[in-house]
Amino acid sequence: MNIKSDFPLSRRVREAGFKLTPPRLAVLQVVEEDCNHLSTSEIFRRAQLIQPGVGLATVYRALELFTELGIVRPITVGDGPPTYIRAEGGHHHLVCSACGTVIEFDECGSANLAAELAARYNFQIQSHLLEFYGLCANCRPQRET
Amino acid sequence: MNIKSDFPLSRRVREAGFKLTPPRLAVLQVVEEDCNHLSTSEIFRRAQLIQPGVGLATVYRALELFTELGIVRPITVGDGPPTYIRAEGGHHHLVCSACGTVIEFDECGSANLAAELAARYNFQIQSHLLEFYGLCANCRPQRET
DNA sequence: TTAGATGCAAAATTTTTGCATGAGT
DNA sequence: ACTCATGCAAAAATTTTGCATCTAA
Repeated sequence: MNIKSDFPLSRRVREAGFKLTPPRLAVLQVVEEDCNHLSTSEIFRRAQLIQPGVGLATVYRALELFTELGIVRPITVGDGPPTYIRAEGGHHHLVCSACGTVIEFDECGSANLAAELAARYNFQIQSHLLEFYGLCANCRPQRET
Repeated sequence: MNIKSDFPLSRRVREAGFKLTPPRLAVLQVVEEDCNHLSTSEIFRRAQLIQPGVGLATVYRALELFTELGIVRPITVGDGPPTYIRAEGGHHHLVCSACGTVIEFDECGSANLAAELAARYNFQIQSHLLEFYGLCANCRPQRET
């Protein structure tokens, strides 16, 4: 196995007591490089470029595991198929209900709220997702005059 | 057709130029009554109670339409199948990555941010979703001592 | 060495589509 | 009337599962 196996995400898998296998490393690498709304089949495709021969079922199993470990998380945007994003830090989307366009923005000022919720519910918060839904400029019904 | 056909959601469908058919009304009624994370098949089941004979394909088509109209929206929580929630107002979840438990909380103080984004991106915001991910009290790794 | 992971292929499930019929406007 | 929407059933796509084999620790 010649894939880098000690970058942060790998450690988390191993420290949680799971084996660091080539297929898992491949999926981790895909996620590490760019996991901005990748579908399962796209992740599968990319993982195969890194580790030819990896099976689709294994990718499903890896993504399920990584979801439980809080490394990625599935998200449904618009009416498309579920995709995965990194489950770390924040994700901030402005989503058009009509055309599905997604605009990303930076801050959401939720730090205070996070701390408060963590205390109130005895919850260890790792990440968050803030999405606003509505109509983008193009899809907004245009006035005739 | 003897189902109430002029409550707010129905109006939105008709005004958008679509026909108000019994299957659509049934799905709307399900959504109106309680659409807190219902899966497609659960919505199908409930719609059939209201309108026996509704087809599953029609429920899919209705949900797709209502998603575009901004009436509902699909959401993936934890590792479960996608479910639908009302796309109106706000939804605030605390989701445990490990066991999937969902805690709902009330406010998120996002009104100011919403207004700012609406202006900046020329976006008409209809609803929002704020989710925090992490580990609930039960799933938090316990210290041995 | 050994428990856990894999790939394959089959099964199960979910979602989409084609088309003749039916119904809302 | 006319167009859009429906139900059905088939097709397609997605996801899960069983199992013999293999391998990371």
